[in-house]
Amino acid sequence: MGLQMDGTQDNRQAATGPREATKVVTGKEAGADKGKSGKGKEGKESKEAVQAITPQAVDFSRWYLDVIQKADLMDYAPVRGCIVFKPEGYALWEACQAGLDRRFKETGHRNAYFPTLIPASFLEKEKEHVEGFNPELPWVTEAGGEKLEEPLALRPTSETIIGSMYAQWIHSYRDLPVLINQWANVFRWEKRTLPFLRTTEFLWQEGHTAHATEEEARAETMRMLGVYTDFVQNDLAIPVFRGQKTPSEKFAGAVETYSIEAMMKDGKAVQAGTSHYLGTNFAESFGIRFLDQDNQLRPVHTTSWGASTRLLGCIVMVHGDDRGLVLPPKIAPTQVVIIPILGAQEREAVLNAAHQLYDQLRAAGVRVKLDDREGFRPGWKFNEYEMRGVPLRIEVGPRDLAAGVVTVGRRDTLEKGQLALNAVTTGVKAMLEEVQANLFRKAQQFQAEHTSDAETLADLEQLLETKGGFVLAGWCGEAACEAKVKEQTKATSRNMPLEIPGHLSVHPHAHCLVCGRPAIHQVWFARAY
RNA sequence: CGGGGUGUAGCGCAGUUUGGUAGCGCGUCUGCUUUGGGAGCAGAAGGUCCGCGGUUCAAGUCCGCGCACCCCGACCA
Repeated sequence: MGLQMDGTQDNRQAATGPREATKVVTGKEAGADKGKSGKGKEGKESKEAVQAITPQAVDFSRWYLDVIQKADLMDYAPVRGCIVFKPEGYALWEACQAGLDRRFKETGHRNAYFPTLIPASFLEKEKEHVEGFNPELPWVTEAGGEKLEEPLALRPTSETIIGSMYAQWIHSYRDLPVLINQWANVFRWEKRTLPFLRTTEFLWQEGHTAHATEEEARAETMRMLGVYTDFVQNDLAIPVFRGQKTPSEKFAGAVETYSIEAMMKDGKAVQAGTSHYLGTNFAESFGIRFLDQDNQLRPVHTTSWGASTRLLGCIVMVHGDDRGLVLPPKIAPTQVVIIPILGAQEREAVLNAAHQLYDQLRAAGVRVKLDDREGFRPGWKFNEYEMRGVPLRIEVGPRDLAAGVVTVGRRDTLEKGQLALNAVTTGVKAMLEEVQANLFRKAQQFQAEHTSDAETLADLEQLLETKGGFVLAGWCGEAACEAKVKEQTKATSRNMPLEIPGHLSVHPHAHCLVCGRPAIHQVWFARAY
């Protein structure tokens, strides 16, 4: 279909200006001579400094904070550790909800909603569970000016309250399985917060299922881990390592916890989704029993699984670059933005063509936006939509129309090319798929390049210093050895992988990296958010 | 929760050392000229100087106590 991409990047460099000039320029140096004479070169540089994003290489966490604010995803709320999801950011969450919810429904789950307030006595029923969550629980102790008889916690997760309800709902094997999910907000009073990745209140989904047998519950646990893997890799274009959490990292109250771990562009890990086999722990604590076919009363086996707005942080930190956000087409609220070039000539023709393209693409199911605002120059719009991560940009101007084409810019590669006017829809759809695939490929390549294996603690330390990322090593299973790794390297065990990447799987590590005794597990170690 | 830093117009920052009429750039508004990678000129508006308390004739500036954000550590989806 006549796609030609020619890297039109030369002028872009000039537009951005020297990288050095765009960084901090904290006025400490720049502001001093900003008097009335400070025009010309001074003025120009400061203008770019204001709008630029701190480059990743200069300060990754500054970059992250710049991007999420300049892409208009969030704002800080008046309460410490809390953020507002602005429409641009919330739209991303809605896209995650849509992708996940569809998969949950396809696997037989239904949505319900349980209360935010959880009686203190409920949390206390599962010993490990209370101990795990107590340090980060906010409490309601007073209402209407009177002290409550029993304090109510703002839920950090809902196993207990759901367990108490399941105990009332489940009596017979005929009532099983129960497959329920809820979309909710939860609270965890973390000491240190970071927008999207760790906030005091966050949004998530938590699935809670009850089954007649261990086998079935375990299958459910793995099936949902698969659902997360599918969604995160295919829709968010983020490659992940699946695996089982070590006992010290597992969910408080679970028998086994599984996770998918994603790698950010600074090499740090983020747990992008988690699935627990809870055994009969909550069933015993809450008395969730059913009469089985053999007329025996048995506890149910439960699972729970969750993914949160933390995913938004992953999207930003896996795909973003120095120009801002880069969104995978499948979840981009706007997939294509059309920017008409409105000069003095041919205004009518250009606008008509732009509107026609808009209608065409919309009819074809593409999430398209037409920005025909006057008073913003095309170049300004180019930069703006790149910062916001829109996957494709279509430029329509007099020159394009004369040639019977439109100019298309790709956010992921920053290349520009042409599409014939009569083939825009098919061309755009193909390109959206290419962008999606390319983002995954690039992330996968990055992941592979920052993945290694270590025989000893010294190896691990060395690798973390030099190339960062994930390091696979053997482990004897002793918590003390795991703790030693953390203490010495600041890297934590991420999970014990279900599958090991090709270039590392040649020789499973036979010995524990710390004590040298026989290894009974392979473990991913990484510094983590 | 400990150590360090920051808080002044929508945004980015000077001004705080040595107390004395609130500043600059970008953005915003108006007008004209512009429009293929963050346009130019002219004019204008815009401030509880994070909050509370104190010292002083006078506090953005000095003192005390809070709060928020950022960075670094101990705890975590």
